[in-house]
Amino acid sequence: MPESHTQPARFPVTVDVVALTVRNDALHVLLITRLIEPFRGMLALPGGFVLAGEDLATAASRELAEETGVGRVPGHLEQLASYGPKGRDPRGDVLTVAHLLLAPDFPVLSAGSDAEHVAWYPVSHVLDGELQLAFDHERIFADALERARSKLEYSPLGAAFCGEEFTIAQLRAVYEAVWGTRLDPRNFHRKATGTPGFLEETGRTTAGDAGRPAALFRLAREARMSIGQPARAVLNPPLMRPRE
Amino acid sequence: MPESHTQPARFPVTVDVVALTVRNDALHVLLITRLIEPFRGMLALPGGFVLAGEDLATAASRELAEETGVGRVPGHLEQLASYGPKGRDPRGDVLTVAHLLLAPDFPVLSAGSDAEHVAWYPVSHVLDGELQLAFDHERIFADALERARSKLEYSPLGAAFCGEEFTIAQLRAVYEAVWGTRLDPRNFHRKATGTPGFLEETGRTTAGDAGRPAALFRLAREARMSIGQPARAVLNPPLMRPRE
DNA sequence: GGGATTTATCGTCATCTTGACAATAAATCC
DNA sequence: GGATTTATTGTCAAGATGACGATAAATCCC
Repeated sequence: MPESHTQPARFPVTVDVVALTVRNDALHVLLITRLIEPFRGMLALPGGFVLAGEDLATAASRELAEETGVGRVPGHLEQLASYGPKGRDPRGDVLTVAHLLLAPDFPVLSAGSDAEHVAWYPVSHVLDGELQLAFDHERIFADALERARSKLEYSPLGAAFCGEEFTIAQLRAVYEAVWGTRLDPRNFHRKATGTPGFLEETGRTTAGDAGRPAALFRLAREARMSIGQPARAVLNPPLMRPRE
Repeated sequence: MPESHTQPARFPVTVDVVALTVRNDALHVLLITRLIEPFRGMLALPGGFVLAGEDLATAASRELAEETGVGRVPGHLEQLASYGPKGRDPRGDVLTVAHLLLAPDFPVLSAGSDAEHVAWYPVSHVLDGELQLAFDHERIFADALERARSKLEYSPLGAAFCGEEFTIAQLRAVYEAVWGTRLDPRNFHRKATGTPGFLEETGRTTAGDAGRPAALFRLAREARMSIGQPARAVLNPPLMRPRE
């Protein structure tokens, strides 16, 4: 971090969060409706300024909590990438550090501190252009989606979309929603249960649904530990891979 | 990017670069010796402040060029992650966006604009604690190394360490240096030449070295295109994987 | 000059993984 | 109480991988 001879500039820094969840078998992203200029009335990623004395992860979860009205945001939050500062905000150079949240479906309260409307939207509507995002958020969203898709291959993070306990079928639904593919239930079952250190049987089963009851699993200790660690394929061979 | 009610803070933003290369079969990292406080006399990653109106990638390659005295820095530069701004610089909150450079061995001129001493150091000396780095640069370095290692598995980026043309053995030496493993030459050859869209024969061969002359290859067009794109294992099945 | 040495390249084979899909198990639905 | 639905276990062929033998084509060394 050597000094340049030129005057160092100071930039406003924001965090933006691409929060993803799976709702009735479709991937959804959390978006707010902007109430102020610029891009007033448009959809955007939740986020906001990093405050003095605050860290990036802190700022991201604080903003997320504020804007969703949720006490503690569930799921797995990780940094995605930084964008800018040049030419991405009409008001001036702003650096943003984008984050990715993979979370179980949780209800959002539209009474955030900024009184912006917050809601889950199907990612398909963003991808096909039906929904347009402010700033460079469409690019950030695309990068986040790509990251989420590749994360599922080599990390146990698919389970971040599920609750504490889940069935193999629920887990498979996550993979199918994120990847947009169909997976063979039998091969998926073999791989999920056959991967050492991934799943742990709870001993309990579902009841009340149609069909044979399914065994309930939770993430094994090893898998919980490995979350947050960077995943090398060698150490964590592919958990699963999309077809086609 | 909605506004928070609190006063948005402005931060100095720096870029730091973890530049890696392979020199006589060992992985090396580019480090500078700091001539000013804080951490005067210590080793650190090259980098510097992002200037007004500048983008992150621009700032990173500018700083790298300035500090190495090289006109155009060779190799592949990509963003790694951001750190801070809290408590990583004794002078105050500074956000840094770390970058990763994978480059063929190139000579560095120690007459950079900041007159800091720049040189390649074996990464092993950093890993075993023989060399200590200023700020949080050791953590950034560790993250960069991990990223580089995983990049080799699913992208053609190993070739970024080689020149325009290279032999399979040179490419293998890269993988061995980065992963710190030994790879079977025969299986490596099979995999490297057998992966569609990876290598392209130039038709020419080496001469003068000991042993049978080796065929010279270059990256295939598809592989060059895919650099910079995020790599999904499915789309790009593992090029290679470490043993053990 | 010519065998020893070195490095590159091609093959072989057993093992593991994967994809396709049959068959059985255990619940609900009607 | 059988039809239906979903979960789970197996089977099998094809492809990928790791270990390693054998050959090719240079230089090295005396």
